[in-house]
Amino acid sequence: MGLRERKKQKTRLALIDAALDLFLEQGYEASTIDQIAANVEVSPRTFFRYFGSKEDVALALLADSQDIFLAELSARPESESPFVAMAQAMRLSLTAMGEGDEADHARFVKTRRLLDHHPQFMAGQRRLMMANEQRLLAEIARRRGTDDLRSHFVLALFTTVARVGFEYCRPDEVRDADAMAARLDEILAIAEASLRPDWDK
Amino acid sequence: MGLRERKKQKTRLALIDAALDLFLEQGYEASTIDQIAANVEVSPRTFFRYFGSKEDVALALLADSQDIFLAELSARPESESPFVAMAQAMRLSLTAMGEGDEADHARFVKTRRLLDHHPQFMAGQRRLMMANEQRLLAEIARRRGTDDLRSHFVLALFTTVARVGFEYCRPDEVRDADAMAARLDEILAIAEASLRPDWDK
DNA sequence: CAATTTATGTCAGTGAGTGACAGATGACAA
DNA sequence: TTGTCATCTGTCACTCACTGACATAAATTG
Repeated sequence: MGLRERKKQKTRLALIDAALDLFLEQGYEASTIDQIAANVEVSPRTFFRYFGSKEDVALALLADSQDIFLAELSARPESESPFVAMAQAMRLSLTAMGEGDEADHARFVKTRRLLDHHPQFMAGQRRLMMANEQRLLAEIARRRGTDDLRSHFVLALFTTVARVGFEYCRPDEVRDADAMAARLDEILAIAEASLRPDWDK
Repeated sequence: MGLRERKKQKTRLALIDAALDLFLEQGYEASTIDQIAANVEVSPRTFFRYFGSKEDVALALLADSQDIFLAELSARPESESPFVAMAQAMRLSLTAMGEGDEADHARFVKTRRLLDHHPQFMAGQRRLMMANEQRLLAEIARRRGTDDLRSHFVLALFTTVARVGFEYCRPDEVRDADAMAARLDEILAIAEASLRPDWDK
């Protein structure tokens, strides 16, 4: 990897860090692109060459985790039903986020803190999910053997379960990857208890 | 109802109609607030006194239907389980939208056409849902007798099922209230077949 | 070192959204 | 009818997110 590429990665992470810090300190609305760019000593125009919008920089890590999730999903064995495969892939992608160096972990926790305190990002999270919806739907249909309304139901139920697992927490709860994995298991148990066997076949 | 109140209702509907027509004719992004306001012969500043944002005017009817849904829900008998009560309320609020005069119906169809062709509104629809989430959650917890993670699961599953029922359709399908009610019944049947009895008790 | 590609800064511009103030217009009582 | 009051509206000035165009600087490649 050349020097140019390394510089870009560094600038991207610096922009994310500066943005998360500003958002958490003085609020999302009160923070401007000019401030973020100034803190990284970069022109505001450059910010928009890295992120398509102000919201995108707040959701940058979430977008990354989506890619990891999709990679894990396609590596799941064929024997698993669609729902089980997605649940396992989500568990693995969560632990993958928990690894990495100190800075990575700090960014992850800051992102969770930001999303917890600003419900306005819910819509953005949903937008991210939707971007991968077609690929997920194709994977579900492939595993089920048919593409019908039930495939949509399976997908919707999974994204819903994942979302509830991430959102429902006491305010004072630590939101690191381990805590989220535990919460995910909790809601998956409820879903399993509510659904008939082979409902997603 | 006084003259002032009637004028406001008229202006509000005129703004919605002008906005929907412009959005459908030349696209959402290409339409400006100035154009909408000019077509109603009102200042752009006045537009923002009726709607908080450009997106709000596109979702205005959806926001109205949410209110109807909540009213129907609180009128449901105590004997119904949370999920059944919400499903019935949704059916009734859909038929309520189907009634009304010619202009009301036209607005409803235009809104559906707009949302079908512009996936960027999905996030906004989700934002609307969330605005009522607390009230729905309270109603579910009240009917179940406890407020725990399962209440969140019931709520999330219902909103998800409703969303899939509204979204999943062939592109050429007519999107009037009757067609949407039929689609809702279809997805509710799948949900019922997938879930164990008394899962939401 | 020279040629080419690519990232960045500067500049000018559009459009959404907001606060403040003044004037217009219904609502209401005498 | 008239005058007072509350409320709605238009105008103006402003902030900020976001974009296209062009010139410059820096990295890559030979």
